[in-house]
Amino acid sequence: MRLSHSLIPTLKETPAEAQIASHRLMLRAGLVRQMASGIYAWLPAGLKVLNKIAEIVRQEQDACGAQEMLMPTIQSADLWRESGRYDAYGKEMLRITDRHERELLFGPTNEEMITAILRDATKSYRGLPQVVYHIQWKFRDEVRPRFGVLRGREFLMKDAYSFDLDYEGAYLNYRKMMLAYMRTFQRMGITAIPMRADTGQIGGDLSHEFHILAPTGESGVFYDSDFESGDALGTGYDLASIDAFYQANTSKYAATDEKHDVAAWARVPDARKREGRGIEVGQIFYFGKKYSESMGFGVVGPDGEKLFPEMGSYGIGVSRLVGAIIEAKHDEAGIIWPDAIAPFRVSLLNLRQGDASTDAICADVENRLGAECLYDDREERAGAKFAEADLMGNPWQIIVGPRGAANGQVELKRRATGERSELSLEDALAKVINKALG
RNA sequence: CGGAGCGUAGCGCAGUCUGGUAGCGCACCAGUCUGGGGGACUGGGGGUCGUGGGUUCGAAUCCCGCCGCUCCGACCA
Repeated sequence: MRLSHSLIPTLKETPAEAQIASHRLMLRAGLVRQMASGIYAWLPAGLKVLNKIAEIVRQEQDACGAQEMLMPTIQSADLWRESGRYDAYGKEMLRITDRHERELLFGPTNEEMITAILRDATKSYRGLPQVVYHIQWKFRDEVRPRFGVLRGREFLMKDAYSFDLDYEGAYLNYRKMMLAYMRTFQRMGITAIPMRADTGQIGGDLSHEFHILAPTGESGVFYDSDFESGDALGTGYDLASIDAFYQANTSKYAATDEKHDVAAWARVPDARKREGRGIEVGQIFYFGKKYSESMGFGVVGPDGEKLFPEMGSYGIGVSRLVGAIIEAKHDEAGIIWPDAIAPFRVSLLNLRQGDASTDAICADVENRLGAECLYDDREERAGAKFAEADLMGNPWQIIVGPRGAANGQVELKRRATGERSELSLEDALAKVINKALG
């Protein structure tokens, strides 16, 4: 893609409303624009990141056995009256009335809807277990939206729901989902820590939140430094691996300030105690029969008795992750995208636009890298191109200037480390492509 | 929902107190020079000053209503 013809409106100055780094950088790098309080338009580069994150989430959900589906954004109020949450949810729920005076709402979550769907489709214990998920826009009418996409009103969320015949099954799915989440976050190049958490509106008694460490996080967190190594992932989804994984991740101390247990914390060796701030990017819940019973979803059991499924729900804030990752991965110059989710793998800088040799080399690179290459072909000076490339944060920069071009060299820069090297075009491309695959 | 602010060009702001017909920097357009970390010069385009009403000979400026946005707190994927 050529920068001169792209809708990537970067800003040299920071809009006044942006208070934290990720919000400033998302606006400055041309990823999003605010359309109303807590509501954002995703511009091309921002959408690429959002889609890459969603795709990793999707692959890991599929890998743990969840089935993708898609539920609507608009729901009927009646559904929520069944569970009793229509009144309980309060003003955070955006309520809508249609032309026939029917009461609707813009879904803040989907427990009721998925329970109704399963209730209709599943009559026998033989139809369970089921785990389904979708990636869909949600709306919660926050009192005070802030921090850009970190606390927007409209947000993209992956939410999964599990239905099991008994506690053992539900507990297994809970642990599987925790493993899937840890793998998901690791693939995005970030360390997320599972922490014991409150269940809030959803209800239930077993829950973990996943927090990315960042100084600007909204939650205070306490954790064992063993989590920092970030590789307690286990190997697969067989029972032994899941057990080992869950054991490893829940035996060490990690809690948000709401759930902080001073006595347990005291038992952590001082050298391993870490206190910091975290951004919540996911949460998993086991809540038993809360919805299956209230909404009358029972299946016929092996002996003809009626069984109410044990449920769990599992969320990942997909749009929030974009901001959260920037919050964890940036410097004074701009964003530092992890390889797996960068809008482009490579920023290609032509330092002398209009020079026959640099133009030819850049055209070649552009052809060979295809969609993963953002070619800065503008009539700008070198300094401006460097500054914008650093701001946008693509992991590699291939810098083509007249000096190097004269003796067959380009410069390759790694955004994360600032490391640069002069090498042949072939070597540079090989490095970029191999690294990206690895 | 309690408290505090802000709305003037795409972005950042001045002008409002003390009313006199809108300005600066960046960005944008044309050109010249320049050419490896947001360069310089010359010339240019762009604003019913959030909105409705009121006061006044005259309102960005004073008064009232409304809308939008932000910050602190309580709340939250």
